[in-house]
Order: sequence, then C-alpha cells, then structure tokens
Amino acid sequence: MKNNRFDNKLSQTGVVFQPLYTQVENHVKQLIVEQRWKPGEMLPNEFQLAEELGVSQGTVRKALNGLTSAKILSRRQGVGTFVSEHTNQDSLYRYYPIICDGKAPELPKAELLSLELIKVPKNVLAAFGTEGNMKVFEVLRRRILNNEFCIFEKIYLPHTYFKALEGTQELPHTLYHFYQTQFNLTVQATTDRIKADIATAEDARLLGVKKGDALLEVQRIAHSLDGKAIEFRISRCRSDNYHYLVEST
Amino acid sequence: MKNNRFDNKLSQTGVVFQPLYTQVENHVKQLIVEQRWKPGEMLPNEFQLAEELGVSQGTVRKALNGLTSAKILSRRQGVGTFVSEHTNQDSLYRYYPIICDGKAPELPKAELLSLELIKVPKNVLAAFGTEGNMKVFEVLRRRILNNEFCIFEKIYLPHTYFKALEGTQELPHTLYHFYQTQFNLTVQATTDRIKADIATAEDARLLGVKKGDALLEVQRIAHSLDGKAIEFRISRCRSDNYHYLVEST
DNA sequence: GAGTGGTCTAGACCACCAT
DNA sequence: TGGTGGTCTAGACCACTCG
Repeated sequence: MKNNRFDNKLSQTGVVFQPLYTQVENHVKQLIVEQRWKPGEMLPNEFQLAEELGVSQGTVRKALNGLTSAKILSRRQGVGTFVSEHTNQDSLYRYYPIICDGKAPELPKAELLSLELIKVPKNVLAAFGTEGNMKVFEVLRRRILNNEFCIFEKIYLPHTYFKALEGTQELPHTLYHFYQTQFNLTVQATTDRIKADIATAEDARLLGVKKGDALLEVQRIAHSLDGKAIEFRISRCRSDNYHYLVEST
Repeated sequence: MKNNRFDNKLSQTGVVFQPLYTQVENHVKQLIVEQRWKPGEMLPNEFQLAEELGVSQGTVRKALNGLTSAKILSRRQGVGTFVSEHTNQDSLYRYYPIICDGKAPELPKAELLSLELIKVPKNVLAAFGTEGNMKVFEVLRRRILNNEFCIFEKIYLPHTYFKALEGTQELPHTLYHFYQTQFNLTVQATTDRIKADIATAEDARLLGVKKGDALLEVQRIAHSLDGKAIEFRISRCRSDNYHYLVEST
C-alpha cells in the first residue's frame, strides 16, 4: 500500500511526486490554519494521526518533526505535540533582533502614538507586492528599552486581514502574539532589509537624538503560516547603544 | 545490542546520555576536522559507515541527515554524500548578506589594500574572547559591486591559525573558500552585529561617499567547524544603494 | 544495470512526564 | 502506572545518476 491517501488529490493537480510525509506536513499545517487546533493546543498522538490519515506512525513522526523544525509545532517528550504559540521565551525573541550593546536581549515596551485607517502609501503597496487601492491600518509606535526611546516604527496592516482593528485605541506590546490570538494570523517568516540613514528632525524629536546622527532603518515584511504578507514595518532604530544581531549557522 | 560502540567512551566522561545518532554525528564531524575526507570528497555509503561504526544503517542515515541540515555535508540522490565546499552557489551566498537595492544578489570583488602581522588591537582581542598578547594578521580590503567601491573591510586573523599567510602579497576574492582549502578551516557559523555610523574622512576617501553620510558597520565573528573563533571582521558598507538582507523562517 | 540516497513501514524498547 | 514522544533496528521498495 503506497501513497494511498494523498496521492489522488495531488496527482490531479499535475504535481509529479511528493513524499507522503510532505503531504502529511501540508495537511497538518492546513488544519492549523483552519484552526482545528489553536495555538497552545495539543494534537492527537502519532498513532491516532496515523490512523486518521491512513499512513504509518513513522511517516506521521517525520512530518511532525518537520513542522517542529519549522517551529510550527513544539513537541515535549512524555507530554505531547502542541501548536506553537508566540508567547514562550523562544518564540518571543525569534523576531526581535535589536539588542542593547553588551547586554542580554530584552523585549522592548511600546508606546502607541497613533492608529488610523488610510489609503495605502505607494512605498507600502510595493512591499505587499500587490496593485490597486487597498486600505491599510497605519500604526505609529515608540519602543522603549532601558527607560529610553530606542525605536520609532511605522507598521502597516492590510485592512482585509485586520478588519476588527477599526476603532481600537490600545495595542499590546507584543503584536505578533496579538495577531495570532485575535486574527488567527501566525507570523512564520520575515524578511528584513537593513540600511543606515541620517536622523531627520522627526527622528530627533521622537528618539531624543540629534538631527544628523546615524540610525538603522529596518524594513520588514512579515508572512503568515499560509504565506500571505500580513505586515510591513519600518523601524528607525537608535544605533548609539543598540545593534541588530544576526546569528547564522 | 544497544549503544554498543560509543557509549563506553562517553560514559567515562560523565555524559549521562547521548543518542547514538548524535554520537555518530560528532564522530563524523571530527573525522572531517581531521581531514579523513576533504571538502568536496565523497563519504562511504550508509551501509559501509554503519558497519564501520557498528550501528544500523538507519542510525547513520539520521546522523548524516543532521550534518546535511547543518550544511556540513551535502547529499545527492543517486550519487553520494559529500563534504560541503565553500564553492557552490549556495555556499558562496550563505554568508554574503550585502545586496544592491532592487537587484539580484551578486558576489563582490575585492581589492587588497594591505596585509600585515600586528599585535592584536584591544577591540579585536575582545571579539576573540581571549586574553594576552596574540598576534593577528590585519587585512584591509575594498569590495566592489556594480563597478563601484561599496565596502571597506578590516579583517583580523589569528597568527596561530594562519601562519602560512606571512609574506603573502595577494588574496583570492572569496576568503572562506581560501581558509577552507589552504588552512583546513571551514567557516560554520557567524555572528553579525550591525550598527549605523557616520562616514569618517577615511570612509569618504575609500568609498567615494561624503563625510557625514550614513554607513552600515557590520562586526562579524566567524567560527570554524570545531567551534574556534577564526576571523573577526569590521565592514563599513555604503548604504545609499545597498542593504543587508536577513531572511528568517 | 549497478550503485547511491530517499521513502515507507513495522516493531521493540527507552526516556520522560503526569497522576 | 499509563501515556507520550524518542531511539534504534530491519527490510522492502522507489527515484535518481552515471557509465
């Protein structure tokens, strides 16, 4: 008995060959997107999933381990397999690369400056890679580390995915967990483009630096579990006592 | 028959438990460090390795796949398992994050400005995390993309690991491949600390920018296969048409 | 066709956690 | 003590590459 359950669907679409465990990975990922299990919830064990999907336990194991490497699931021996949440220590720091020089990583607090629904600016539209006249929420925030303002960020969220934001007056400090719990949008990949720039008068006013100082500008596009670009963000970061950390292995 | 070959060694050192495949991974990695197989060379197949190490083929497979994820090996179906080289397309770009805005990634050329053996500067010593009076080679280079100078870099290499550099007048453009083939030092991990800074008179002269322009400064520590810090490098990068790209998944 | 890695399965046993 | 994931093994078969 080979590729018994998933092959039919896929062969209809003209896909030449996908290993069973890849099909199981995609299937489980899709079930998570559809919220069969919410973040933090436990999946059935390997044998139950294997039976449900008509494959062997070893194949399920390989698929679940793949999703674990991708940080979509987390597994604990003796306990079970869980949908990852953007709350535990690991996840929280996964997308926070700005660090105070010589200190341990720390999560910044955020001060909300404004939140409004606007017609998408041209540079933001380009980031989302779409055309036309979408509406986006523009969120302006200042981030605080060490009791000083270190980052000024402009965040753009497509109205389509974030309708319920309308009228909101306050936001939590950690937005990615907020997206996940309130909008069923789990940030799964980011692309950061980092440049250096000179502080403008606005930067100087908001961050307490001098006009003409050097700042880091980080442009980030964040993608959700199902691959949609759900957030574009421009961060202007003080660089006097802070740096952006990249560890490659 | 369980953990038959490696457990003895390890239990003597007081290590409580390591899976067989982890032991095999470390063993194979060590053999690569010792140059039993050089970069680009093919390993014996799974069954031969399994027999040599006294474990099953499945365990060898899991170990080799682990080293493949770590990019220490590369496997090609129908061909064999090879020690990774810093020459193929993937490897070359693995540690080159500076990209011209709106263009496809491209490898820069390098112009050697100077190479001398010096007493280690204080800031460099700190990067290597050692104490005392080590000697290091200081290499100054300008990197070229799009027919313009875009990066000025200072590279520091401990004399201990790079003795044969003495008297050298020329260096290849791609240093990591050079380290690998000439010194048996494979770069396996890097830590980049990115800051913004203002161009000095020296920067302006070397990069053709104006004094006071914003530059990216990247401080990198590179580690070899066996974990030694083998290179410290400070890159000052034009940011007008270039950016540092980080993709996180 | 011969040889390699890749997939899939099945089963025994171990390590860890909760109760 | 029962249930979970983790390890290890063995074997059949598939997909790919190359001479």
